Amino acid sequence: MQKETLSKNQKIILDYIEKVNEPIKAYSILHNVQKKGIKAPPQVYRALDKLVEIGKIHKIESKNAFVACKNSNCQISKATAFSICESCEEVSEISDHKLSKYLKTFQEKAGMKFNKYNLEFFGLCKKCSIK
Amino acid sequence: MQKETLSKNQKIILDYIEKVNEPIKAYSILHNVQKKGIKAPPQVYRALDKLVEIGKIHKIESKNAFVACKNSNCQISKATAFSICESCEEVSEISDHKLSKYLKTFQEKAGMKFNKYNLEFFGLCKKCSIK
DNA sequence: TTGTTAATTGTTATAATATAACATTAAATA
DNA sequence: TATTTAATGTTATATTATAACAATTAACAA
Ligand SMILES: [Zn+2]
Ligand SMILES: [Zn+2]
Ligand SMILES: [Zn+2]
Ligand SMILES: [Zn+2]
Repeated sequence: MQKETLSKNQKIILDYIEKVNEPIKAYSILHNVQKKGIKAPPQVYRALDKLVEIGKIHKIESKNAFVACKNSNCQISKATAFSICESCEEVSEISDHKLSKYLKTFQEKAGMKFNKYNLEFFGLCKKCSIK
Repeated sequence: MQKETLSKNQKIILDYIEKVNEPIKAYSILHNVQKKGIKAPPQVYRALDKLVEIGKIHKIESKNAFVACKNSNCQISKATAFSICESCEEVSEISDHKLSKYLKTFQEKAGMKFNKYNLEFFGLCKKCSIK
């Protein structure tokens, strides 16, 4: 799905999420797009739902925050993995073909009809490990 | 950590979560333990925090729900994986040594000082796949 | 083009989830 | 026992998310 096919509010909100370039919360988005005419939570949540559905953004479940997808080659809104630094709060999306293949086949072997997964790693990023 | 070392509220709430034997939400817990004298959200959330910390329960992040740990041999509140059926809502904890080893070493190779992870698979369970 | 349907938007209110703050009590331990 | 740490009780409030419904716009077939 291309950016051009997005609706007005979806575009405004995706633009903002891509601009901030780090996980951001729904109400923070709301505050920051009010100047663009988006006034109420449902308008934000609807756009977020759609953007998650089409894989333009992901939800970091442990943080109730949303981040733009960095994997241009990842059609997979359905297989997400993140590293989350518990010190500086940096979040980065993991794009590792082997990992996603491993997890998909793991789940299929386990007898479930696989649809998607979300994996969140917590620890200290490289920078924070040194300190 | 043994059950005997838990405080009164922690015991009440763990007992209840173990009894229901499926993911349950904080306010649902609250309603169900009021007869035991637990009256307000902070009492529930404090106990939940502690029980998560010591690995007696886990939080299913995508559902904001809590479930008792089934892995008696898993000390690892730090490495959790779940299968979640999108049809019947059944949640089961995955206890697979290979998987946890794979994920831990994966993250260490990636340069992060690993602390924990949470993995949630979504799809259709065996029962629901047949229908 | 026009009627029909589906998608999106705007709006108000409210539900559901979680924490702040502070006083009190109980338990651990030096 | 004195001290300090953990747990509790309580009220209020913050944060996250959805319900419900009216109005508007876009998509598309007749
Ligand atoms: Zn992505
Ligand atoms: Zn860091
Ligand atoms: Zn467990
Ligand atoms: Zn099922």
